[in-house]
Amino acid sequence: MDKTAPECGYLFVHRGLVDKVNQAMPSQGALSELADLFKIFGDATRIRILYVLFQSEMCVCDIAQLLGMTQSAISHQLQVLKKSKLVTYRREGKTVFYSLADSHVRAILDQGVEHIME
Amino acid sequence: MDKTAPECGYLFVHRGLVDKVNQAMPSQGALSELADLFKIFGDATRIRILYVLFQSEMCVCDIAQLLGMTQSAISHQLQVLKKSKLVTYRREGKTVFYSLADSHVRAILDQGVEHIME
DNA sequence: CATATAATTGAACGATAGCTCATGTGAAAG
DNA sequence: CTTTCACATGAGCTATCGTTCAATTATATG
Repeated sequence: MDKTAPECGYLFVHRGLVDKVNQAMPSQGALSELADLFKIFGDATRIRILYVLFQSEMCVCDIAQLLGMTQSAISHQLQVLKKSKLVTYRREGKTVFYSLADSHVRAILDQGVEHIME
Repeated sequence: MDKTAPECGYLFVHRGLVDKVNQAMPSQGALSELADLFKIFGDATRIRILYVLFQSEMCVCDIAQLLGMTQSAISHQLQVLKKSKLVTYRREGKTVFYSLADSHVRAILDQGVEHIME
């Protein structure tokens, strides 16, 4: 992290800029959390799961069926989504129903869609 | 993609739901683009670069110095950001200045920050 | 108890990502 | 033309990711 970087001679001209950057920059921990959050959205399967849950809570088996994937694959991804607090679950007998846990999910995805649409 | 998924017997009860899901679901291509976009934000180094560029356009060397990383590492990431149209560049002699190319970048990151703050 | 069903979990495997290091490129100066 | 500086690029290495497969847990039922 502290590799000796070269000096091209531009930065030192604007001393105030360095302070401004450091002030605006999120903390190490926040940056890590931010990256981890966006990593969650960086997979088409997880995005599809979220779009399914936009419509209704649903059990693992039904999500798998809807997306044409194995229960195992979906379950693994649901654990990822659960660990990052984006979904919750509720047990009913043998069945486990998953649903969205965070209202920001929609907003984040919508921003992404807006960008894609150009 | 078309693995035989089991039937737990919930989904068939709500035939209309399947249609609603399929209607709301982005196309294959859009999903792929969406995932690729969020993948860009799924790395702390790239997020830091973007936060730097929020303050000002900047040359590769200065970004490297500010973030305490090698020119090569930064250049590689800038190519990623450039390929996804999130940054642009302008050449001035030997120096190349990078700057933000898309106003959505801020909005997307802000949504992420909002989620992190809980 | 044994069996069946829904879901979870862990190991393994191929694919991808980010960094380093060495090399190549493009522009300015001698 | 040669050198120098800022940057780009490609190969290689390690780490991480997403899926599959097999085994396990949890709940319900006979």
